[in-house]
Amino acid sequence: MRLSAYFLPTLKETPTEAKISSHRLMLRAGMIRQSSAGIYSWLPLGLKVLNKIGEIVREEQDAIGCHEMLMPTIQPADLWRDSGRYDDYGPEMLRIRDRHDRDMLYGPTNEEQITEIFAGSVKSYRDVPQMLYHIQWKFRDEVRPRFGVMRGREFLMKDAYSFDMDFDGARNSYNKMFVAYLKTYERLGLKAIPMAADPGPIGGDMSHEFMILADTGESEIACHKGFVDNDWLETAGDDLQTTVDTFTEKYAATDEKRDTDAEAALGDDLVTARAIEVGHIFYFGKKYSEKLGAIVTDSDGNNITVEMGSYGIGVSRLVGAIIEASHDEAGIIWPDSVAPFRVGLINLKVSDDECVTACDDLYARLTTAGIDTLYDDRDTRAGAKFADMDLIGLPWQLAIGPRGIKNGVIEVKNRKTGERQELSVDDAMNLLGV
RNA sequence: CGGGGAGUGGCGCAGUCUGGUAGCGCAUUCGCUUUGGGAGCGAAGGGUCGUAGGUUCGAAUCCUAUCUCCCCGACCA
Repeated sequence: MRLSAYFLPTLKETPTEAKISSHRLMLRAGMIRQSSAGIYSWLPLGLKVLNKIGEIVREEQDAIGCHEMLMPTIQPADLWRDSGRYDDYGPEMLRIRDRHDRDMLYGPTNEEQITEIFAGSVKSYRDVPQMLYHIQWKFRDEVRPRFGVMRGREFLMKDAYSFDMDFDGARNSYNKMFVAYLKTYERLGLKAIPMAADPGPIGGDMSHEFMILADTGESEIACHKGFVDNDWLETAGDDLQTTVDTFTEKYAATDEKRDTDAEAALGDDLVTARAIEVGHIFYFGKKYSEKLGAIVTDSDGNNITVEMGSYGIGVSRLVGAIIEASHDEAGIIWPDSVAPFRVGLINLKVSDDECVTACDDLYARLTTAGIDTLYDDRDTRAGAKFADMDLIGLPWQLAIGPRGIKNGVIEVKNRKTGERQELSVDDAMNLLGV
């Protein structure tokens, strides 16, 4: 992409309303613009990242046999009256009335909707277990939206739902999701720690929040330091339950679940930090299947109310969370997997024909090699280009100027380490794995 | 929802206390000089000061109401 033709409105100065790094950087990097409190437009660069995260989430859901679908944002109130949540939900739910005076709502979540669909379509044990998900915009009318995209009112969320014949099946579905989540966060370049969460009225140990450590996190957490130091996912075996046990047997708790005795027992192995919740999975049994009649017949002809679980990942929140976990004074530092472009190519002197030719050639080579490149061919000063590249945080910066051309080299900078080296074009391509 | 703060060109701010008809930096446009880490000089364009009432000869400034946004807390992916 040629930057001269792109839409990337970066800001030199920080908008006054943004207080935390990720929010400031997203505004400055031209990723988002605020529409109203907690509601944002996603500009091209921001949308690219959002989509990349969504794609990784999607791949890991598909990999465990969870099927993508898409449910509406607007739902009928009657559906929620059936589950009893229409009155329970409170002012966080945005209630709407259509032209026929029917009560509608902008969905804050989709348990009712999915259960109704399942109940109407699945009648036999032969079609169970089933796992379905969608990635859709939700709305929760937060009293106080804040932290930019991390606590918005409108947010993009992946929510999945599992349906099983019995508790053992539900546990298996839960475990599959648990491990899929670990893999998802790892691919996003995040160290997410599963922490025991409030399981609600069902009880048991089947509810976990996935937290990533960041100074601006909303809650104060404590955990065994093994969660920070180790990567148990690599050492975990094939057995699902064993893998899940590896991650759940060690102490890890969000602020409301902390246990001073357990923490004292850990001694030097205790780590306390602030963290951001980026996912939540839980088993809730027959809570909705009972109310909405999700009943199937088993092999003996008995009617069985299915066991359900739901599994959320805050996709839009992750954009902010990743930045919180990965930035410096100059700007964002994207993990390779979600970077909007892999390479930023800087033409240091657009008035120099030789330099332009060299840049155009390299751009063509990169593009042909399938490397998504943002090519800064604008007629501005070098300093501004470097500053913008640092701000938007692409993993690699390649800078070409007359001085380097004379010596047959270009400058290659690694955004994360800050390391700069002068290489020939071929060596630079090798470094990028081409 | 309790407590606090703020709305003035696209962005960041001053001016408000003490009323006199709006200013600075950045950005934008043009010209010249520059050109390898957010350049310099000169010129230009752009604001009915959140909105609505009121006080006054005169309101960004004083009074009243209202809307919006931000921060701290309680609540949530």
